[in-house]
Amino acid sequence: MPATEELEEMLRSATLRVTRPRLTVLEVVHALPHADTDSIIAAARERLGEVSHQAVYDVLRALTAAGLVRRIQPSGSVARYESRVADNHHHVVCRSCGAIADVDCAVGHAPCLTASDDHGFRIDEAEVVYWGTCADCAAAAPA
Amino acid sequence: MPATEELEEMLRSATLRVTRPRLTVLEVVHALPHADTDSIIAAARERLGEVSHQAVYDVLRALTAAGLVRRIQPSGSVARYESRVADNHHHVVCRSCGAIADVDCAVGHAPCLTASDDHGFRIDEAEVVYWGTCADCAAAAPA
DNA sequence: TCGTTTTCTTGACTGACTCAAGTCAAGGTG
DNA sequence: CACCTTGACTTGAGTCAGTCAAGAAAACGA
Repeated sequence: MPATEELEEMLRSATLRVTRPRLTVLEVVHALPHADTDSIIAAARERLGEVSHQAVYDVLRALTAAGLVRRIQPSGSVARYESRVADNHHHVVCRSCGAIADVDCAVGHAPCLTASDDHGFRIDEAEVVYWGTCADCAAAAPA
Repeated sequence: MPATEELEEMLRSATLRVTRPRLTVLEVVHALPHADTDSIIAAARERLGEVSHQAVYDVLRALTAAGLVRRIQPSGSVARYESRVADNHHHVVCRSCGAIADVDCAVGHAPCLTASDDHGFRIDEAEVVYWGTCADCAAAAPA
């Protein structure tokens, strides 16, 4: 978890103005990996008092565009954000409760896989989502 | 593209009643791979006259649950459906126009990749989405 | 300190999808 | 073959994540 000064520096180096909502949202994304937008809004309000949901949406979009956070959205889930960027890691998602965990990429840089036939597409990233059942759900409902 | 009798047989073998909306939706999904729900509703109405959107949603869910069609939903896209099931193939998606093409899986059965660390999850499928630019968009906006 | 420009607030809106209640028809039963 | 049960379809309202737009506020360079 980077210090506030480091977060400020991240914003500045992306030529984004440093504002309390931005610092707070960036901090929240670092503190709560894979949080959905609602959780981020709630956590930001705990730290800031009132913040409009619109501001949080704008900030998340700006941070995503600047490459400071990454947006992920497995099928059937709302958008989630994480602070690990630039290491091309992947995710494992629980079909039952939606829990998400990180999985390191064996290759480490995108695209880590090559398609058997690219259909003329210029491919720049291979996104991998592992689907399964998390330990808790497996224990709660054994096969 | 299977004949109507084959489609009927697919429904029956999944213990689903054979109705005109179901046959039509199943036929549409075979005819228009990767179509979104709106296109499927429109195409079904062309063939049937009126069908409620609710019926189409219900049918798509029933067919998905029965394993006759597969629902895919890349980030930033609405739900799409395809008729290729059980061969564990993957997709390549254009970041610019959203076009989707099939990519055969080198392994052919799920899960075709193993995670470096499964965090206690019982993994049953590895979904791969290749992101890039399709030939048309690459030609329209050259780097 | 001032002015420009970006960001934030407020509030209305959109669109994909779901829920619920009632009607209808597929296909098994007698 | 007629009936009945159960699952499927219609209609219409509702939900929820996310977007749009206009004006107020604040960052930061000059």
